[in-house]
Amino acid sequence: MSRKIFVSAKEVAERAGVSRSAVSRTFTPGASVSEETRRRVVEAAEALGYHVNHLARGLMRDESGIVCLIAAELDTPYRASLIRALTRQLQSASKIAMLVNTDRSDESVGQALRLAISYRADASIILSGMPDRSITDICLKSGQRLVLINRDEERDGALMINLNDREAAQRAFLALLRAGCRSFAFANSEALTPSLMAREEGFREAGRKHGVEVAVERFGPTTYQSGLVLAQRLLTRKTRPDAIFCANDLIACGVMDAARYQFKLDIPSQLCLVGFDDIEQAEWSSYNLTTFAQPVDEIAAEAVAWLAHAPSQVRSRKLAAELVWRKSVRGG
Amino acid sequence: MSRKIFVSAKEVAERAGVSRSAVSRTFTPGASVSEETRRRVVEAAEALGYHVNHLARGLMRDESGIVCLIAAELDTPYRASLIRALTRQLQSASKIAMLVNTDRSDESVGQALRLAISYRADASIILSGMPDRSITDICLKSGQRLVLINRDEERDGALMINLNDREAAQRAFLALLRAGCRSFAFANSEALTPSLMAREEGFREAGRKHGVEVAVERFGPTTYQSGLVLAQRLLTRKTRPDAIFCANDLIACGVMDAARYQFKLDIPSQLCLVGFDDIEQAEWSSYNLTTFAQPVDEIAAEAVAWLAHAPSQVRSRKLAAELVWRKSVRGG
DNA sequence: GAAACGATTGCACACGCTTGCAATGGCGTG
DNA sequence: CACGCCATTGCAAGCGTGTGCAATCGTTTC
Repeated sequence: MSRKIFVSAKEVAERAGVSRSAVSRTFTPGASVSEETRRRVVEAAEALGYHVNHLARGLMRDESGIVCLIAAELDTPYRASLIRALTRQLQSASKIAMLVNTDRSDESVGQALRLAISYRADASIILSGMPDRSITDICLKSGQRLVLINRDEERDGALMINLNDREAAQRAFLALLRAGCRSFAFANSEALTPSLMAREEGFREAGRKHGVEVAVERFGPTTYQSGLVLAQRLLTRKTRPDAIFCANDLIACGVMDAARYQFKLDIPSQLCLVGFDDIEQAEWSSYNLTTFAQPVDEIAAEAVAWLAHAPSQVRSRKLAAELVWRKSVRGG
Repeated sequence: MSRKIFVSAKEVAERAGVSRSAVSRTFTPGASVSEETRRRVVEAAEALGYHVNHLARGLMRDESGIVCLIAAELDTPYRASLIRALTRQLQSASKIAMLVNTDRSDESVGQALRLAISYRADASIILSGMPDRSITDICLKSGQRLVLINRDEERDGALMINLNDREAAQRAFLALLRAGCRSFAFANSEALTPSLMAREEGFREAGRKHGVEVAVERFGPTTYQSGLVLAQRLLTRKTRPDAIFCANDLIACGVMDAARYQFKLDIPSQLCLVGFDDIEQAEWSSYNLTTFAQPVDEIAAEAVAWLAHAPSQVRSRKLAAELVWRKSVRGG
């Protein structure tokens, strides 16, 4: 195990013939250094390959510049694009993302938060799961920012970013109704996360409002494969649905493929589908899925703005998922 | 900007009625502490919500536990799954991933490496682009490990993980030949990364060996949309190819969709396709793509093993991408 | 020419932690 | 009982920074 040998400010100072403070000030925006010394310091630093030690700087300033991203299944299209947006915008705000992969259990999210504290992260952004209050309290008490994306539970002092899932679901119902559909179904996973449940309830509620019964089926994780199974179950019902609102696009793709290849149904003439997320695949010719677009960039922007600027009193932001019309619903 | 107020070892020591060293030793595996003091320390730490400051610890030990992942377009299916595998395995090895999003330019990769140095990362793993030698030299001289995945350029002291792209391409040619195809084409992007070029050259070479001319078309980034354009160009040639090997699965999906919906071709009876990566969508019923599987878990395992264990003399690892037979090639 | 001022610089301490070293005390052995 | 051994513990130095404070120096103003 070869010890590391990074070059320190002291060495740069010696080489440049100045004090160590001068070096420090050279790399501290707004500090008082003459043009001459700055030049010499920069030159020496360049020659030696010096880089300010952010660990030590973080220790002093109590501000590491690290933001911890906590998520499960981060290879899922939607989550991957959100992570991309977040890392990009964090970098623009001179912060750096630390990525923690959880296994969806709340306990592992707690573990991740402890890690964030250990690294004195400036903030943590939770995309999956919901940890124990005892741990989030430590975060907040320590002055660490906390952003919850699509979580429902309240945490004093945290920023909660949510979508208008319920309204979107009602909008989906109306779109399907106007397309002439008669028999409605909702295809959900068993994950039961707050946003998925809000979509289910919103859709059911819209059905009730129009005096229509909505068939609901729940199965497995929120994946394409679950979509196959869900289609199997829904399309073999006594009254076959001609409209299915899917909890997300992955499920929708699965449902669509099963409907087409297994049940030989034409989309949208025999079956209309609406998804959620607007993942890249929704746009592919094979699917052409009408769906709600997650405003990933806006979500990321809200999160980054909140933790980069002064801690405003805003506690909760509700963003809108817009309906993207494609070809899986008649009309449009 | 409310100052952070994390609890320090000193406070824990006071509450537990021991010295600050005792606290430190309690949280340092293998250090000498009596059962009694450990108990009291742990209790006090629990009550106060204390967590060891990894910044300070890293400062002392010259080992931050941070590993820097450098990649572009990290919402791409293949890259997202690689990142997932890497973060998981890093966490198992008690390391933590720092994610840097580059814009593919080598300069931005260099910037990312500087960041890695600033945070005194134990290692950097480069998935995209190739930075200037001057910067990698600083990394290596500083004792920072460097892993290059699917890069070709040599860097003394770095671990290079590569795939058998060339051989895979030849294997693809043989498979298509045995399927009875007569006119071969390769659909590439303009990215010209080493692995994509190796696939193209391997395929061409196999063609030469069998006295067959291989049509090659290059366009745009490595995406589904490029696949649409590439199909447009290839399938309007004088002699229409009946076999296309695609630089990766995204392109293959695009080619397939264009072939089906625009040119009304049946797959695989009129056109055989082979992709590369085995992204999740390759398995979806709409595509059923015969493709080469990236051994993501093995890649991640190699990388993590190398930087967690003693720095073995291994400089380069070549892993095999296995052909996954599905339905986009006749026979199989 | 003296005084006042502002820009620049170095010193020294603090940040929270690890660890070598020496001191302490309990214990077994001769 | 004297001795040595070992486990435990506290002290203090040091890791690489940022920054308040005082000192220095050049310039401007009266």
